[in-house]
Amino acid sequence: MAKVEFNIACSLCEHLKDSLFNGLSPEDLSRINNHKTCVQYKKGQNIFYEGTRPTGLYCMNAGKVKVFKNNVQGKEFIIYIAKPGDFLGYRALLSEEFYQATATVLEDAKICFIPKENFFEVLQKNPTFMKRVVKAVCHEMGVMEEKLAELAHKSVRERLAANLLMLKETYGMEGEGSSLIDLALSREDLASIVGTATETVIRLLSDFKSDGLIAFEGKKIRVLDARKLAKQADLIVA
Amino acid sequence: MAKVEFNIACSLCEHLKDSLFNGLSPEDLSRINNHKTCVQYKKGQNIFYEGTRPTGLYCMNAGKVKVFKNNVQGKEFIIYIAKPGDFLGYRALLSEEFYQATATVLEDAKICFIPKENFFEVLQKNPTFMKRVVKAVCHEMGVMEEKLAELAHKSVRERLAANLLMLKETYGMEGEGSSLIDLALSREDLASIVGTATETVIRLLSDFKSDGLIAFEGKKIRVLDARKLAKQADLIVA
DNA sequence: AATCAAAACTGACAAAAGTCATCTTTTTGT
DNA sequence: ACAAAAAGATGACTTTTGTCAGTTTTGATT
Repeated sequence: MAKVEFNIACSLCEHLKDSLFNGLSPEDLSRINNHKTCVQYKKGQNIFYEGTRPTGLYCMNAGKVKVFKNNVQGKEFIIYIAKPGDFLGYRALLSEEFYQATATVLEDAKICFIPKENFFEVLQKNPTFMKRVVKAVCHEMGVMEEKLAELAHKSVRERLAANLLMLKETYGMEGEGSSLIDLALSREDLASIVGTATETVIRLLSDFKSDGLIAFEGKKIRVLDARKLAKQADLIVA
Repeated sequence: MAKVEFNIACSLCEHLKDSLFNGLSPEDLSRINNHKTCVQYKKGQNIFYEGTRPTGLYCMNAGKVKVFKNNVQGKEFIIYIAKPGDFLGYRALLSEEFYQATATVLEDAKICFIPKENFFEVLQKNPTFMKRVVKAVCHEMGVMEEKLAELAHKSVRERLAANLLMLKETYGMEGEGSSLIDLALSREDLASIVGTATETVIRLLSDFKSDGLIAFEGKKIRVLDARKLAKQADLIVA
């Protein structure tokens, strides 16, 4: 599959307002804009690979990307799912290490690449931007601490419920008393998010469905009863 | 227990070389030094609490501190163990959030407190320092990603072995063909690091002891055969 | 429309790990 | 030095979850 280029000015990007680039001066933004390369990726294509050296920053314009690690037996663990407006691969770039994870397209995506020189240039000349990046990174770290504790002490059922709620928060399209998770995840991917076996996810999902907590719509999941799901996740006691 | 103050000039601190403050200009270092308050803590005392607002940065001069989260049932998960030279509580400070974890002294400690105004002042005036902090934070994030994947897909036995090796790397005092983990951890704390029940840790440790991988020395653990431990951790195949 | 492959699902079973109860040893405070 | 409390250890049992083997359904391709 050949890579297809496209181009959208950063200043006109509809996701600028959700991005860390929001608030950048016109000069800084055009410095980013003038050096970026934008590429369309198909589902299944890889953006970067574990073990390789970052050469710049990816910024999502459209689609969904999973960032995951493979263990020795080849099992995936999904660390993060990136959506439009998100940065991709900034951790390894900023820590000056190799990528520790692989990024693969879940839903056809448009992603811009900013060479590290230009990104670092803006970062260094602009303390406000730097501060915003630090704040975002540290917030992300807090999210991961939360996940760690969850993984350590919650059952698979609780974790699945919690992750469905989290996905609802991030990718939910609100309907009447219910919310569709706008993300076509395979059972296998969902298992890789929760940290369990595919079969276990399948069984638990059909439990949740029987109990009227969720419904299936094509490849997507609709959350029917977020409150009961939260109980399953042991997030609320009542 | 009353807090006992002490004072050591940052410039003379034996751990400066291991700290992120290393490389700061004499003016910046004295700005930190002039505003810090240094306190001696006894084992069991708390440095900060989950849910409270950070007012500054803690910098370890002596002792060991565990940073942990409590789950609903009151079970601890230890995120990090801080040693001399380490910063404490920087994540919540930099993300401008409440503390998401509690810090408690494991071994009698001396800890300096730097008010956030002064820390931020130095951070903002000194891009090199800022960059070093960002690099460290992003590196830490990588460590946590590693832990997440480990927690998701490894057995308790593998995780215990991996954590013993990790503790050996950080707190190990090398002897002849063996290494003493210089950290007096209770079985319960070790369980909170690995993310399992205390009884399970006790059983596995005595397995490892029977197999000659480790030995007990008072409250501490000596790693006798790191290679075999690494096999148990599934880190090496052979 | 037929064919193939991948994904989803189901059941049976085994292994891993948690829980609870109890006992022993060590540590701590008076 | 002693009592009380905490930590460590062990056994029995249950629950959870993973694995494996097989079937059904779905989706893509020719």
